[in-house]
Order: sequence, then structure tokens, then C-alpha cells
Amino acid sequence: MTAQLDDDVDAMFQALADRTRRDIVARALVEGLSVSELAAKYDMSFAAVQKHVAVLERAGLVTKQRSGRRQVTRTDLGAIRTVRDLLGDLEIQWRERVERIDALLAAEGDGSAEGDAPDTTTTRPGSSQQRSR
Amino acid sequence: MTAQLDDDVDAMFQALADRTRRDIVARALVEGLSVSELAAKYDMSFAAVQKHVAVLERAGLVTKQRSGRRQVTRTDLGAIRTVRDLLGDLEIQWRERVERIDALLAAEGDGSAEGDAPDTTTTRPGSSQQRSR
DNA sequence: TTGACGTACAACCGTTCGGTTGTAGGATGA
DNA sequence: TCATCCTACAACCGAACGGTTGTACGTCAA
Repeated sequence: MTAQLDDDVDAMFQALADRTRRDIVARALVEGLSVSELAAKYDMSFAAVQKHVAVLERAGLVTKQRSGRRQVTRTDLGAIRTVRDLLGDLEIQWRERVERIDALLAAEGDGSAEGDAPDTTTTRPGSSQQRSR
Repeated sequence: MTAQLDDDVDAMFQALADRTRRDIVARALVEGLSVSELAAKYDMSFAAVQKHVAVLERAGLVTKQRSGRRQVTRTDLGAIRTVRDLLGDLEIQWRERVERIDALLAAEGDGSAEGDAPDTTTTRPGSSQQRSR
């Protein structure tokens, strides 16, 4: 499973592509906050913050729960995990590809020295190489 | 450490917020692909795909390497990890908060029986779920 | 009841985005 | 050399984005 329609994923990444919204997610993760409490923390209008919260809610990254006249916003950790796992899947896919190539190279073994099929090489994936830029 | 300017993070999430670009990232992860090879796979103009690749490159999610007249595009797994870890950090932060609350409740100990602070709970994080780095 | 608070939403505006077409230039192969 | 391939980039267009102001409505405390 983990089907996740593209539109949902679009919305999640889109929502996280704004620093104000990422900050809201982080704050609302620690404790539920009303929209106006959130708005007080940013140098923009209340309506703007309200819109940001709406975007996050539409993306499912945050939930709102009414409490009197307050609308308490809280981050949905499950949704965050979903996004994270999406990226994690790419790493798995990459690792499988490396194993496939390794197996291929091991199986070859003999002397064929041409270089046609695997023009991707040049990068020896054996090492670490994390944390670039 | 792990500084990552907000602009960089903005660019990364922004870049991943489009399904075509996510698909390019996934394809270029398996093997390096030229821009026109990529363009052949989508129902849009060559220039559009070229723009998508440019966005990914600007975000650091992909690198290009000239090979004759081809421009081979390849996904940078390190950058993908960076984004994933950003989300992972949120989970860590959340777990720390839970521990803080648990400690607080334990320290209290006495008779207060209401349920006020921890209304997020219901999800006991005590189980496994490794994968933090 | 009344006034202040918290929220929702519409309307507007400048900028960015995702796409198009068109033009131009470097590399390759016959 | 010359036609072809692959790429780069400018110009344009409609839609979406991030922000603003203004208005309206439910809820709470005096």
C-alpha cells in the first residue's frame, strides 16, 4: 500500500516548501497552538498566517480542533513520517540498483573489456559520499 | 552543522513538489539519463522537461555532466538524504517533547487525575521505529 | 447586552510557476 | 562539409502563490 495519490504528495511537498509553514509545523509539533498565537510570532498579517495554516491543513500536515473560540492547530506526525518515508524509498531503490550492478559485475568476471551497456558507471557507489553541497 | 540555509530547503521542497520532477529524480537515480531521453518519457515539450531538470539542478537534487553532446543527468542521493533527515529531525524533536512530558507526569505522581496536557498522545511512541541516523 | 477577541473569507495585487513556441549554437556522423 | 542531434535560452501566457485590507460572524467576559 502506501498508495498516496500524486496530488496528495504534491500538496505535502508544496506545503513544506515555505519556511513560514515549516516553522508552523515545527511549533505546532511541540504543542497545539491557536491561529492567533501562531500569527503573533510572525511579521505578517493574521490573514496570511491563517492562509498558511489552511494550506498545511489541506495537505494533511496539520489538524485543527475547535476549543471555544480558539482553533487549536497541531502537527500530524504521521503525515510527516509519510513524506519522510517517501524519500526513504528512493534510497532503498538506489541501494537495490547498486546491488544489481554489483551482482552483474561479479557475474561477469571474465575478460570482456568493452564499455557499452554500463555507461552510467564512473561513480563507484561502494563508498559513502553523503552530505554533498 | 547541518546549517542548511532556508533558501536551500525552500528550493529542495519546491523542486520535489512537482510530480514530473519527482519522477525525474526517481528515474535519474537508477541510471544517468540525457535531457532528451528524459523528455521522451513525458507528454510535454522538450523545453518544459529541460526547465524541470534546471529546477532540480538549482535545488541540488540532481547533477549534470556533459558527455559529448549529451548532458547526463543524475540524482544526488546525498541531497535526498538531507531532505529526508530534515523531516526525521522533526520526529526526534517530537520524541524529546514526549519524554519531557512523561518525566513531568512521573515527577508529579500525586493524585491529580485529570487529562489536560497530553491530549495528543494515544500514540505511544515506545515501540520500535528506528531509522534516525 | 455589549464590547473585545478569535476566526473565516472575499477581493485585490504583484510575482512566480509550468507550460508553450521559436531561435541559435556546439558536437557528431556520413 | 553538411545535415542532424542535443541542448540552451528568450519571450510569452494563463494559473497559482504569498501577501495585503476589509468585512462578517460566533464566542466569551463584564
